[in-house]
Amino acid sequence: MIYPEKRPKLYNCDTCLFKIISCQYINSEEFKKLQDSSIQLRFKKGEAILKQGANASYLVFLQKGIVKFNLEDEMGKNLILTITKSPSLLGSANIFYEGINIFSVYAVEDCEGCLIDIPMLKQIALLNTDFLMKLLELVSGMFKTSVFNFISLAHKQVNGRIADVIIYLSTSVYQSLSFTLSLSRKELSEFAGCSTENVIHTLSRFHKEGILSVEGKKIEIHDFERLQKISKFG
Amino acid sequence: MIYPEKRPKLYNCDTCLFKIISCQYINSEEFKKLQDSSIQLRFKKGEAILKQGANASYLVFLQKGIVKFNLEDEMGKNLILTITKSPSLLGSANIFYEGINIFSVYAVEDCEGCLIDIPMLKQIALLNTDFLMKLLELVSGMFKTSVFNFISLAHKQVNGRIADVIIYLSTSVYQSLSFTLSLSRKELSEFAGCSTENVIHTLSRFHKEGILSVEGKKIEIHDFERLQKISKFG
DNA sequence: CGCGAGCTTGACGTTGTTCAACTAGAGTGG
DNA sequence: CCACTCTAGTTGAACAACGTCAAGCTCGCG
Repeated sequence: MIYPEKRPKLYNCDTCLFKIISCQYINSEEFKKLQDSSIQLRFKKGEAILKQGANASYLVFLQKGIVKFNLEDEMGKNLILTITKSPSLLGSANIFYEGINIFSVYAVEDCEGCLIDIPMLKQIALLNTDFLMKLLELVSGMFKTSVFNFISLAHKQVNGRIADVIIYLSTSVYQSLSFTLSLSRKELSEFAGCSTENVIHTLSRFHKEGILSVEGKKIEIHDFERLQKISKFG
Repeated sequence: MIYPEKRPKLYNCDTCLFKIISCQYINSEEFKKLQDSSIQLRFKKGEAILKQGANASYLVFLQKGIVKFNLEDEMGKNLILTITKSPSLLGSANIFYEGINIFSVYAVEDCEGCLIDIPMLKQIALLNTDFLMKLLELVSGMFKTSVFNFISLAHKQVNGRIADVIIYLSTSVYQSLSFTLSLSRKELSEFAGCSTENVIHTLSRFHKEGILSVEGKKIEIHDFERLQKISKFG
């Protein structure tokens, strides 16, 4: 064989979180099958990890990086469903739905992940009901968060939605009151469901009022409680 | 026993669609177990069938009537996720998610349905993987429709959203170009994500332009194609 | 050095919410 | 049988929110 190590491992499967979690439910022989049918890959910022409309033949366990879940409508407009950081299992809503991906997933910064073969995962999950239940929890959880996003879009005005976005990024993605965005203003607007200008206006208003400071991509939250109030009443 | 027929059957289980579908996947002995742990009930217009926040201990197979899936936010505002007519399985998103109902389901006209015990359903589904897969398709399907509603809310203005609502009601609920609403104007506004006045204004504009005619609760669509155009570009 | 992409700002017009007034029908009680 | 009240629906006007536009700015890259 000319290329015995055509795909060098980016990291060791033995210390992988997905293995650790999976092996609470399935035996190591079964995990070996999953491992052998999976592929480790790097994704550059902006690259598609899963494509809306494509066949759902694999999931991705995200090892490193931050991604956006993206919906493209008929008119070519984008809507960001949610932003997720590693470690996380991407595309679980597609496991048990025959056919095509409902949404796209893009890397918003350089990512590393592992493609997991859906037919193999399905086969193993059906023999291990606890494992199956664990996977299903992920699907319902995804549904649940999307439902709350729904409320934000339907009933809050831009103030509140931007506050929601900042709170979400701070608590769930960057896990700090001060962080450097890997998203553009346009992407923020696609997440909040408004125009880019409106994102900018609102952020600079928040800045003026001392709620947070914005300097390019760097955001620092000064008054988290005020932000929560705006989220609630805005 | 004093009341040997305390709960007279509203209809015969042997001709029930849920039985017919289920028995493609499970045997009649298993279905008998489901049947014995289920309860037939009537719901009056306005009554809650499933309550957001309550324990998810049963699903409902809707035999007759129309229901709304309702989200209540912290501020007491409502958002209608979707409207569904019988026959349909309600609450399937809750089957595999431990805990509480994510949304409420209300009867928007008099309904009849059958409460199905979740633990029993789960137990049987885990022994019949084809049946399980069928149920899971319902969960993902629900997710998918909610996602499209999402796009409508995020990117369309009221014109387009009202058009969406009318199209949906006509094609998926009443299945006719002319129908009598069982929803109030307020409920329409909670479905379209706008104010009641805006629903009324928009409907009467549609009326003036000859797209449809409105007379109280009676709606008759004259120009379906135009409605689709408004849905797409509005 | 110049170009282009992303960002920022303010002005303007459109859209949609809120408010207030009015109508119609349904239920209640004298 | 007629006030009355209550609710749902309707209308138009005033106001606020938001998107669009146009212009200028900054930064990175060829």
